Amino acid sequence: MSVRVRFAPSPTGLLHVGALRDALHKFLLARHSGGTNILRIEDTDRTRYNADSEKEFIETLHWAGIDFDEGPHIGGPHAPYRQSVRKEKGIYAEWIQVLLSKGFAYKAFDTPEELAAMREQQTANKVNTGYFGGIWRDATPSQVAEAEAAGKTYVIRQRIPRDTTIVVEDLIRGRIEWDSNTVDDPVLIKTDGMPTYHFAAMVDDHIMGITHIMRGEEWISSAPKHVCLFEAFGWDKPVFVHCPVIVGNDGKKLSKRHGATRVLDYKAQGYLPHALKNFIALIGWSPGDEREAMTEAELIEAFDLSGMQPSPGKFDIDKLKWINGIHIRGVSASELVSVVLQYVCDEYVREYWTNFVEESPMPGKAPIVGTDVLAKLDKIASADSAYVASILPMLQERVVTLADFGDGAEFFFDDLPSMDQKAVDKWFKQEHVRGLFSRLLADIGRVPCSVESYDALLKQYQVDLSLEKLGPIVHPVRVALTGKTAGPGLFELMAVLGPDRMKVRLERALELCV
RNA sequence: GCUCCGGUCGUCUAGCGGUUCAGGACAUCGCCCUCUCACGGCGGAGAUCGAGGGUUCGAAUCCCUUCCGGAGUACCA
Repeated sequence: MSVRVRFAPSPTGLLHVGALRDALHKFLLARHSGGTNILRIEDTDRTRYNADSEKEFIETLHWAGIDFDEGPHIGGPHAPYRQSVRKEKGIYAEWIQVLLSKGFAYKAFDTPEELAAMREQQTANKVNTGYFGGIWRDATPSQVAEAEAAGKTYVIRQRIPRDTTIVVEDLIRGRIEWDSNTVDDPVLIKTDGMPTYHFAAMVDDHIMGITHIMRGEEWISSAPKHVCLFEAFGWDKPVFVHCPVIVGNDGKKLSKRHGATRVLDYKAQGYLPHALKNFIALIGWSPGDEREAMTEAELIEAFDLSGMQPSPGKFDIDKLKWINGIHIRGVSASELVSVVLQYVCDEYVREYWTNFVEESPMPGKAPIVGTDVLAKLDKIASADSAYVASILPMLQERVVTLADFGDGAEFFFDDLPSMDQKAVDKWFKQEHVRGLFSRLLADIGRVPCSVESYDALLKQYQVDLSLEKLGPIVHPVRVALTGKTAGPGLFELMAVLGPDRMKVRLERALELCV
């Protein structure tokens, strides 16, 4: 039987990394096995539904390259894929009727106040809280008829069998058992007629032929209810896969104080979608061998549920940075420019940096201002594309995120880049430097503009000055040309800069040598 | 409180009764490469496998107990 899995978000907020991981697992499993990846919108909670949120989900998933074979946006054999629409079609009403008639569900007329009082009572007596029957589980038909006639509102609850053991076979954790007397009767249909997750998701999973119910481990305690539902209907049970969650450094659920949780913020910070996926896949899963950085195809090929870990994993930003660097280095020279340009021009990336301000990790140092980051990035976007194409590859192996290209490339675009004063103090005061600069100034016009010729030229200076090392030549020139002490290879950078740009900078440097 | 789940270097993990006084990766430290910074290469430090008992010739791996962490305990998902 072919694998069918579904990503079923409830559009109530931003798409964070935990949800992306959920979507990724299903995407990977479906693609690995040649199965079907389904998108289903679970919008049964009308009080929390948020249309912007749905837009956020679609945009994020699209960026991440996680696609679907069936869903509200593309249709499919089990349309509609939106639970609010399915409810209107009467799908849940039809199936709850089956349960009611078989005696696996019942109407309960308790008011919210009565339920609150019951819970209070249970807490005081230190017993399980929850609805284990109340007066309605075993009410007579005439009591129910009377309440209905009186116009009382009701919910429909699932009748969990008593005095038995409920077993959930979980693919990752194995057999999990519950004493059915510890499982309360969940609401299946709310007063407003909408189904709850417990009901809608299971009914849809069955109808849509879902083979693997993959979800976060926070669902484990509800799993016995779901198993009972399948048994009440007499349906074949899918495979339950309760995946470990991603937690913060303190072992608690990931939240804002652990850093960015919104997936789009990782996009804005300059992480490649595949790098994020590669990294997230590695939390709680391993291919079984020692591979870590993998291409998309390798990841799909390697993904297997047997490699899933039962324990929660922490989000280690350093490892994400490492893996992002690897994937940036893997971008071909022909694609690099468009990858960076697309990043710089992206609407959300710009919005993110425009509003970004963060205290510097070093006390006393200036805060990191997003608009500065953006300004540097914009220099790339507005420069001549051939020039940019010659610059970017030099930076490729020195960069961690796409945002770093802005800082790394800045000196190429400024006629007079800002100078690192400490570097000036260190190098420009040396005796040979003034002569070095004027000689270079004279030579750059007559020597070919190429890596080889500049290499030969500066090495000739070294010989002429009888210097033991190349450093005293290279370092001052680098500072004169770039304002910095670190960066791409000097000869390469000179060849890209060309004689005209170098001339202006060397003249300025000469003035600084006093 | 009750019910479940989890527990191998700081972090992500390999490990499925012996070939492991535990392998890889990130981070960290050192060396090499070298015009700098990176990249890359090599090496070091870092886990008595949460703890205590068993079972066994032999346990991180099986059993029991215990501790710690987490989740659920909604007419939210």
